[in-house]
Amino acid sequence: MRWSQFFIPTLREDPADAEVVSHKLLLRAGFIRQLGAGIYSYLPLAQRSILKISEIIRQEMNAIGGQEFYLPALNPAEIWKESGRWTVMGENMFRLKDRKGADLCLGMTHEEIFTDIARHELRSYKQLPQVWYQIQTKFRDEPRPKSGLLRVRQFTMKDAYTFDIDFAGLDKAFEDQRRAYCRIYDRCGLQYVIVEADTGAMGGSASNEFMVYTNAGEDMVASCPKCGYAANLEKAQSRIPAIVDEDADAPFEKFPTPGVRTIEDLTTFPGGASAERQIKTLVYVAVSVKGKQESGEIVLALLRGDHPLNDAKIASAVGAMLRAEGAELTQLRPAHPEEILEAMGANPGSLGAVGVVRYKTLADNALQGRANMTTGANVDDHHLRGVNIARDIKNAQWVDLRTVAEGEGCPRCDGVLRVAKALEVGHIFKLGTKYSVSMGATVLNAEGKEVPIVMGSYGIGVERVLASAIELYHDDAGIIFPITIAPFQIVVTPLNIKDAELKATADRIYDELSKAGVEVLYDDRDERAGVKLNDADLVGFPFQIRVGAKKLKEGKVEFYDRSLKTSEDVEATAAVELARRRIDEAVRKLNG
RNA sequence: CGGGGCGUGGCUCAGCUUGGUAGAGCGCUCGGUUUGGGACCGAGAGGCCGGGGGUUCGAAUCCCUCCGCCCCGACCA
Repeated sequence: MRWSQFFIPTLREDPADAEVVSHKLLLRAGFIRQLGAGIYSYLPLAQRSILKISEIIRQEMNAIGGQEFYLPALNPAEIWKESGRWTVMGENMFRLKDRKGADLCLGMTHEEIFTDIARHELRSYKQLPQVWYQIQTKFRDEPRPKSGLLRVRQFTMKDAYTFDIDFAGLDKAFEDQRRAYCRIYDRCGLQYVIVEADTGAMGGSASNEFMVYTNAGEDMVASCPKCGYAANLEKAQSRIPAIVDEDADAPFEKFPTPGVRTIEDLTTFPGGASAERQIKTLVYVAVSVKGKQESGEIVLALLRGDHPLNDAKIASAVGAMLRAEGAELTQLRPAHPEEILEAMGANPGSLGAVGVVRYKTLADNALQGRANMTTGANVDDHHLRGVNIARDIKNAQWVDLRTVAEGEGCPRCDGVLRVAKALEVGHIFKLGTKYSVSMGATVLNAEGKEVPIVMGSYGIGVERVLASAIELYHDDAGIIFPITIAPFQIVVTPLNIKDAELKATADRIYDELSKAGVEVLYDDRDERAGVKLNDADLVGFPFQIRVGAKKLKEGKVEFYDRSLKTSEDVEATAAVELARRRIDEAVRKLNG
């Protein structure tokens, strides 16, 4: 491929709209252009990289028995209504109507559609297990697209689904996928960590996320350097020192606290209490659907005064309680001040759960066994002290609600947790029978009994692999691609195309590399050396062969390694051989 | 959705406060010189100043409104 005819619109300056490194570099190096918020056109360089990533994914999926499908992105509403996610997905789903007025949507993921095929076609346990996947475009009406390709409204996802007769089969399928994912990210050259994760809207029993540590990420991962424990902050637990409370049996008493509104206020108020001796009472509104009926209810969350609530944890706890009642949580939000006053009889700052029995009440585990605590009295400007939780707040359900913090103890060993930003590049779920039950996907087992298929779901964000590689591997000059996902493996650069000797040598090297099957780009542009070298660094080709006048006089050309930033002079006649060897080594190193 | 910012040749931006009919650098075209890290000289092309409405003799500039984009908080590959 000749650069002069290949479309690589590089930019000298950083585009004004780009903030994160991968976004800036993808734009500057001519990989992508923006069409709208969270909507990008992939130019030839990006498309080449994406195809290479897809091919790695495809090979590894096939290697564990995966069968590639291609399902519609345009879905009728009915199937989403059947699983209940027409409402659960809420605003995140793009919806449209056809000319007859029928509801349609653009697929955000494909559990429903694959399950639909499964329920129609799979009849017997003898047909299981099945491993089905596709690499396809997904649409999500993100509330806030951002960071270039990291968070967009249209993207490519590899989504796989497994169908097994029982949970043992699911465990194996999950493990197969997990290993395949490791191979995929290894081959793409990514450094990643596998973490325990929250299942969110997907449902199911267990899930692992594949995370790349980067400040451009939007998740927080807690990890223990000592034992390897790692979990998304939405799920992470920690050890904290136990607190011994005195006078546990003393009765509680109400006392006036004029002007006290916050935990902080109460710590300095005479007769108040330190934050870890306070109970923080948060009021939420949970909206759920049961059958066709939508309803809202007040839910209380109780935490130790100095502990921050974790939104994902409370959502998952409330979701579980509602599910036990046959309802599905659709929205959980902090109550408005008017709602709080109406529900509690007092304003924020004086709230408490003592004596409140008509609302679902969730108490964080860290409060278990605590006594002699101070909390709001549900009377403005009054608090209660001497509260014994087991005695005075009887209807509380114990759950994990608090967000763990850096420096707290590892839940698995005596190590200390660290917390760092990370980007989710893959997520694997054990779905269990959630979709097979709601959608009636069953098979007959060996005993002739009809049983729901046990499912798993496994996703990879293809563009995120590209973008996170750039986040991970770049320098001031540009991208430094892992060779397996680079758009080209090497660029051949005659430093002055008008010099006939340089051109002849470069032509020859290019021809030989092409014939050898190397993915080579030939920079035949009539540009100054500086322009060409800067562009080559920016685009991030793993290797460069530079053909310049001075060295060619001695019969030599320069072989440059982008990641090591080292160059070596080689005989022009030996350059192709050296390049082939280096490329081979680099590829083999990643492919393992 | 809430909060903040921005919208002017292809790109990065100035001009707007204090209305008078649009500028710079880069890029692009042509000619010449140059050729190992984004060169230089000369000549050019290129702009419904995001859309609509209003105020005014006159609006990129002031007012209203809509749209789009970016960033910070609730979602996810």
